[in-house]
This record gives sequence, C-alpha cells and structure tokens, in this order.
Amino acid sequence: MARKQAADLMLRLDNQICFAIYSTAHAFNRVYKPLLDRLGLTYPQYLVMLVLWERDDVPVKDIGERLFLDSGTLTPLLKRLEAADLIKRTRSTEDERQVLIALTSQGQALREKARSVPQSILAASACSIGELSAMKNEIVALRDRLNAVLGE
Amino acid sequence: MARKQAADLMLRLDNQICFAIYSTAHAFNRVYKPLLDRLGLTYPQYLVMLVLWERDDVPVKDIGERLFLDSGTLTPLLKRLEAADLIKRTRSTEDERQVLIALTSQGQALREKARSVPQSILAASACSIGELSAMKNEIVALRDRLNAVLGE
DNA sequence: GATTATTATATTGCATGCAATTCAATTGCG
DNA sequence: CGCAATTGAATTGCATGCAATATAATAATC
Repeated sequence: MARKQAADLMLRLDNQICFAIYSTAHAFNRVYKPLLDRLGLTYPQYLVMLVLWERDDVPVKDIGERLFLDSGTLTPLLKRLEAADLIKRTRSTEDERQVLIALTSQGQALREKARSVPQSILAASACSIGELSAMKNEIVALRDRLNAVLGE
Repeated sequence: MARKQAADLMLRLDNQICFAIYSTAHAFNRVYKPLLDRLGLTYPQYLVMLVLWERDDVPVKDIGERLFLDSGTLTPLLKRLEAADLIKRTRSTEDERQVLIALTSQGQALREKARSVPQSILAASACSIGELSAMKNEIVALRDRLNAVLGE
C-alpha cells in the first residue's frame, strides 16, 4: 500500500523534473522571442547560428550532433537561414553526400547584434552567473545520462 | 576589450543554460517516447493526463494555466485525446464559454498503466530522488523568475 | 438595459522535432 | 574489382507551440 502511494506521488505533475525542464524551456523561449525577433531568428535558428559563429564551414551532420537534431529538422531550418542570406549551403566536393554550411557576410555580421542577447537573458533569469553555471552543469550531466541510456 | 571577450564567452553554446534546458527537454522526450507509446500518448498528452488524474472536470483554461499552454495548442490536442476515448469535452452550462474536460473510464483506467512510468524515468536519470528533487526546485524557481519577467 | 470590454475557446498559419522512407555517395569486404 | 552495407541529406507525415484572429458568451459600465 505504501508502495502504491509512492507511485501516486510520483505521478503528480509538480513532482516531475521532466515537467520542470519542459516548462522552463518554454519560458526561456518566450523570453528569447522579442530579443531574437530583432535579429530575425527563431530560437532553434539562433542555436544554429551560435554553432556557426564558433566554427564555420561544417557539414549538417556536425551541427546536428552539437544540437542533438537530425536532418529532418535541420534541412528546412537551414533552407530558411539560406533564404534569409545568413548562410550558404554547398555540396562538399570531398564527399558529395555532405552539405557544408558557411556563414555569409551578413551571417557573420549578425554576431555583433547578437552579443547583447546573453546579457538580457542573464538579467531576466535574475540569478548570478555562478549559480546559473552550477545549475547548467547539473542539467547537462542529467542530459548526458539520459542520452547514455538511449544509446544502449 | 575584456568586456568584449566576456560577451564572446557568453555566446558560446556550451555556456548557455538555455541550451542545457532545451537539449535536456528533448532528451527526456526521447526517453519517454517508448514508455508513452505503450500508453498511446505523446508527452504533452501525458502531461494533460497527469493534470486530469489529479482533478477531473476542469475547464481548458485551468489545464492551460497548469501547463503554461494556450488554446491554440490544447484544443487540437484535446480533440485527439477525445478521439482516443480518453476524455470527454463538454460545453459548461454554467458558463457556455468554457469547455469542461472529463476523463472517460478508459482515461481513468490508463492511470494504472502509467504508474510505472515515473520509476522508469527515475532509473534512466541515474540519480537519487533527493538530487532530482533539489534540481527540480532550482529549475522551477528559475522558470518562475523568467515568467515573472514576462508578466511585466 | 444597452453598449462596451473582457473572457474562453477555436481556427489559421508558420516553424519546429522526430519517425520513417528515399536517394545518392562512399565504405567494406570477400 | 564488384557488390552489399553504411552514411549524409532530403522528404513526407504527424503532433506540438505560439502568434494572430475570430466568435460567442459573460462582465462591466454608464
């Protein structure tokens, strides 16, 4: 009977860390929205740009591994970024299966406008960098354990 | 110059807690997938069922406030749950603007099958209940601060 | 009590995510 | 070398999320 009650408790929405994560992801998205609107980006597009601002001329696969996204998500997203003149998609000559993603000059330039975004997010989170960093590390560790289970 | 470098560091993908949250949400979703497939539910549908298992016969609005979702998301989702015979949607007689959501007997019964889900998730997270609960509280506090900014 | 404002839900359009499939290119292996 | 297996993208279909709008019902205000 005690075991049954424990199972009931665990089914409560507010006791589930997955819902905490889920709802916080959406809250972040809503905070980002007005900031990214000014850049003409959606949040997933912003993530792709973050990857490219770190390193350019990478195959779609690499971006996908970095962001945990597959081609079904990335292909149309990248086409929209290309239509916005932020990136260029080129079939690799080395390996014609790969499509290399490079920033255009506009894509490079957008980085300057994006520099203030993290500050705004930090302010909205009303949290010190140290606290956020500690939380981030815990969450990433959790994510990696979940992904490890999936790889089995 | 130091300030510029700090802004650059903050633009790094791996330094952003939002990406930690975002990618962990997707990792959770992938871990849940096979478990929820057995129940015939998607993850957002599972969240709605969690709400309803706690309290029945509630208007769409209440579910939305609980899950931070609007009618644009909930209406079609609820129609799919109704098509699956898990819930019933009824226009309230008290206030005809409202649609009340009630569980069917099958919706009630599904709770028994769902009881084992949280245990499986706990196992996949490879974490103690205490640690998870502490993380959850921190994340919820962050979410609430973000939502507070949005309300301004 | 009539008019206006607000509220609850529904609808439309767009951008993810992801499973499943397809297709072309490359790798492996005998 | 020749062929099967694998790989990287693209495509299709379905289910979110959310902004913007529509609509009907209730509340508020004069």
